[in-house]
This record gives sequence, structure tokens and C-alpha cells, in this order.
Amino acid sequence: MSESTLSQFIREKRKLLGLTQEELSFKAGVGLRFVRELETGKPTLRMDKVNQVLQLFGYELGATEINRKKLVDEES
Amino acid sequence: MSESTLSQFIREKRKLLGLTQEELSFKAGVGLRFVRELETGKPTLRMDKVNQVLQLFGYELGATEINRKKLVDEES
DNA sequence: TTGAATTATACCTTATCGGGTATAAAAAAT
DNA sequence: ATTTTTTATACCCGATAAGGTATAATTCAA
Repeated sequence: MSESTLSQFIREKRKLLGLTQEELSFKAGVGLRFVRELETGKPTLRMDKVNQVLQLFGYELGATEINRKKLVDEES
Repeated sequence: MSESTLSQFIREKRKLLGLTQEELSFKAGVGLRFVRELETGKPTLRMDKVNQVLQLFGYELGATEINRKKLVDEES
């Protein structure tokens, strides 16, 4: 799990659970189009909607250091 | 810097730099009202605007583990 | 305490996000 | 190769975020 960007993080987590975008959107309670835009890196998304998705994975939006070198795993 | 919530994080960082909400909003290129809503925890804010503010502190929005116990400082 | 500075809340307008739907492209399976 | 599944892109509409402005509340200094 490299998590260079939020979009990659979401996609990787989703695939890890073996879900399609449609299944994820249903589970998260957001529109399918939103999941697409999220995974394709649209920057203007609303935080609450993004959090609905992240919570399925046990994550949420937070402030992260910009030049924080991401190590092997998501642990730091 | 405890950073339990994003709003607290922003406010603490701002005070650390000795800025008023107005000065921060100007530097970040967002409206004053946005900074207020950000620091009072409005959950429906747009990610790009939040990132404009966070970048002033060298931070950005990212996925963080939900039950990640925040230790003494922001370092983990 | 008084007054100035800072922060909070409410109203209004404009821009656009989120969602649905449809179509196309790409990927995966048979 | 063909079919099915999955993902991407475009259009439309309703809801609301963002910003400006004004007013109230709070904080802080003198």
C-alpha cells in the first residue's frame, strides 16, 4: 500500500477488499460517480463524502506532512 | 500539537504563526468565512480549499488511521 | 471597566458539487 | 474473438459550499 495519493489509496484498498466501484459506492452511501471522481483524483470533492468512503477502510481525512516519505507500508 | 481534529490542528498551527483568521485566509487565498468554518469543524468543506490552507503549514489532506493514538507531538 | 481587536453567526448570490442517466472505452472472462 | 463486467466521460438538475457583507459575541489589552 503505497498511498502516494489519496486516489491511489482508495483504489488499492477497494481492490484489496475485492469490491467494484459500484459496490463500494453502495456500501459507503455515496454515488457511483463520486467514487469514480475520487479514484481519478478530482481535487474539489467534499470532505464528508470522502470520509464516508475512508471509514469503510478504518481511515479518515487528516493533516499529513507534505514531504513525509512514505515507507514500505502505511505504518510510519 | 495534539491534532485530535483537523479544526484544532489548523487553529493551533495558525496561532503558532501568530496569525489572525483574516491573515490566514488572505495568505491561503480562501475566504475569511471559510477559515472560520474550517476551525469550527464544518464537515462538508471542499478538499482543495482545505489543502490551500494546510499547505501553508507544510501539510495536506491524507488518509489517516482512525484509531491511531496520537502521541506527544505530531510525529508518530 | 471600557474599548479595540478578533471570532462567531446569519443573510444573500453565484458557482459548482453530487447524483442520476446514458454512452463509450477498457479490462476480464469464456 | 466474443461477450460480459468494470471503468471512464459527458449531460442535466437540484442542493449547497464559498464568498461577501453585516451584526453579535467574545477575547484581550489598556
